[in-house]
Amino acid sequence: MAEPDFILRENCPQRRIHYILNGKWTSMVLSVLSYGPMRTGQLERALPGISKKMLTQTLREVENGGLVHREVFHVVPPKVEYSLTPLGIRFVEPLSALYDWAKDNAAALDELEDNLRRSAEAASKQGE
Amino acid sequence: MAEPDFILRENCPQRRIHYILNGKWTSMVLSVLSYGPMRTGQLERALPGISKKMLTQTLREVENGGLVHREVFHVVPPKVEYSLTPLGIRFVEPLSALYDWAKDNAAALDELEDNLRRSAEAASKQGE
DNA sequence: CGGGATCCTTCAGGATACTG
DNA sequence: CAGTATCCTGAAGGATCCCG
Repeated sequence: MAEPDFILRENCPQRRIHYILNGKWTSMVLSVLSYGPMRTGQLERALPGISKKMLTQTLREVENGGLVHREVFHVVPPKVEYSLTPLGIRFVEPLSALYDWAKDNAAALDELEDNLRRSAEAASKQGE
Repeated sequence: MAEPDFILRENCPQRRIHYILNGKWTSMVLSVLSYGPMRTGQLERALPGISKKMLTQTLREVENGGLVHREVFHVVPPKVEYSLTPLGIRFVEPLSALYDWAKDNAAALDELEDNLRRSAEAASKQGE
């Protein structure tokens, strides 16, 4: 008898895709790069709040994963440009879909956050 | 002059959607529930490796967010059933799309993981 | 300008044991 | 069967300083 197909086994694709969603910045870096090759500084400015450390760290990761290509120009001042590889482009597809949904459904996000806020208030009111 | 639209500001929808992606189990719980109402034990079995603690914790969160409805049946042994609310159903849409992509692109996931493995090996070879 | 190295804090999340 | 309460650890990620 076949197992129900809603079971999410340890190494199923649905779990594995979370790799790029886990890091706080990974998917956003990919998304930004989908607009075209970009220099480090541009990326930094495109992601307000990111620290230098996290930026380079995530860039190394996606580079190691073969999702992003890093090109160094030996000039002064130094110039480095990042761009999506073909593999990276494939991964951006579902991310863009997700982000497009988010943009189109900001109201749903509001509702979710309102609910959470209310339940948090209710919980703290108990403690008094 | 308008700013480039690849900038991901602190409270843009693209960042806010990460709320449901951040938790290790949140999106998977929602995905499983998209197959229909389910009891705690069923959910537990649908997500091999999840601990009781994380299961209930995640369920409380999505319940507080208004994404999931919790129904208690006062019988012995106790029976509790979880189901998606209309809001929850909206959030499952993009998740399902993401998961469908993952299932259809397992090869890309393999490639990504191979790349990461190789670069990790190369790095450790340096250290010897 | 781009990036490596360190230190430090936080907290998600797992293990375990107990209750009704 | 469903849920709560502790305890504890790893690892993510931020701040900071230094280098070519």
